[in-house]
Amino acid sequence: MKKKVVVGMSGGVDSSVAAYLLKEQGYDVIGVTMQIWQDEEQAAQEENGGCCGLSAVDDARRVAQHLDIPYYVMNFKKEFKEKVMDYFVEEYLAGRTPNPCIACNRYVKWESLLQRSMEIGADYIATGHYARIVQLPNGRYAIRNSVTAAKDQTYALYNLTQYQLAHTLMPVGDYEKDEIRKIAQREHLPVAHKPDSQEICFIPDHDYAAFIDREATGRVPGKGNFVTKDGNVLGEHLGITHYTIGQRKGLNLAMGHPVFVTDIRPETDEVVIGENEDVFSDTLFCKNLNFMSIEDLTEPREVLAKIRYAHRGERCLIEKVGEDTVKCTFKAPVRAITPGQAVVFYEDEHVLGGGVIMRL
RNA sequence: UGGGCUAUCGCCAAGGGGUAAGGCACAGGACUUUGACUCCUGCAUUCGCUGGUUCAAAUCCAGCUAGCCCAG
Repeated sequence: MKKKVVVGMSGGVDSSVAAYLLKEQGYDVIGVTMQIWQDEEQAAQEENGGCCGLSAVDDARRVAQHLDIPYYVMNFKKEFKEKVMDYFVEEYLAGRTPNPCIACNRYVKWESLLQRSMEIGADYIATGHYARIVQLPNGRYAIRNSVTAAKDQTYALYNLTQYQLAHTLMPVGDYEKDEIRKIAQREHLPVAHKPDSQEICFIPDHDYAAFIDREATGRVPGKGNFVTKDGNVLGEHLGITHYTIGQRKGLNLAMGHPVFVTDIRPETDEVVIGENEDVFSDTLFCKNLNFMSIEDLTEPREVLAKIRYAHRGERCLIEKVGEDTVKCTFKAPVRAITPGQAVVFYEDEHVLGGGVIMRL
């Protein structure tokens, strides 16, 4: 009997081709679009539709018709609001810089979608991510780099559990990006020429601070001081939700040379300003750990670590220093270690695990 | 209300008769899960004001205005 797989269709090229590939591979494919954030009014205003907008539904439906597969829209607004949007806002209020895509992956795509898919009898869920899932000699599943190195999405997937990985397919990870486009064109998929999505899907205008103001009215920290590490006041800032570690632009500080945000102090509403070299550090601590290729970190080991989505990675020694805390010591200082962002450890070509960077 | 100094882009700052450097900031673009980093482009027909000298003045001269310093 054919294995049944639910493909999360965003309406984009990648997930559309994923659905096609799985059907070709002989799976019983069901297309599903997750309705996650858009209000009806907002949807009406929306133009290009990010990864998860409204036109998404129309596009995905057309692709499903084209492929002759069943198609459904599932409503995950509640889960998305709680696990992604609220988290996003709370993190900024606490002076951290969140990564909503990681939260969305773990809790919405892989927790809620997988659960509902299992309920309707699916064996797997599938997505259009540029990553591969491998089973290692030790029996554990791990995310492996896509063949499309430039489009690597493993960083945002480090948080998946063994159970989730065991029930997931990522057919797109075996191809180069341009191959995916070609397949889409060859198969005349209606979305073959759609641009790649980017940015945070639920803030189409990119105005994070305004979004936070709307979502957390009355709780948003107001203006505060820009200070040096020695405590000199350099000026006034717009509120800590406007800044992230390492930021240069938008500070409105004419010091004669570039200056950067080196720290954010939510308890005093201060944003600390320093030189470029002040942004580098060789140590971080992380929590909310998830191990992938190993069951636990029982002894120190050297790995490659990425501290942000576009980071190339730096060698470092990781060691457990608490029940849910890992210390990471880099071989060379890395730039802008940012609390709230994920640190993801790689060993060979796969994800060993990762965690969330803590404030020191 | 005696003496001296300074007034050039939002900030800092070159230029001292020949037709406005540069840095920062800012804006737009590329890139992008971070208004992140980085990169590209743009950004004073005008030099406190008013006159004067000169073929030519931000540059020289005079007066005015403002700020700073010293004397009171």
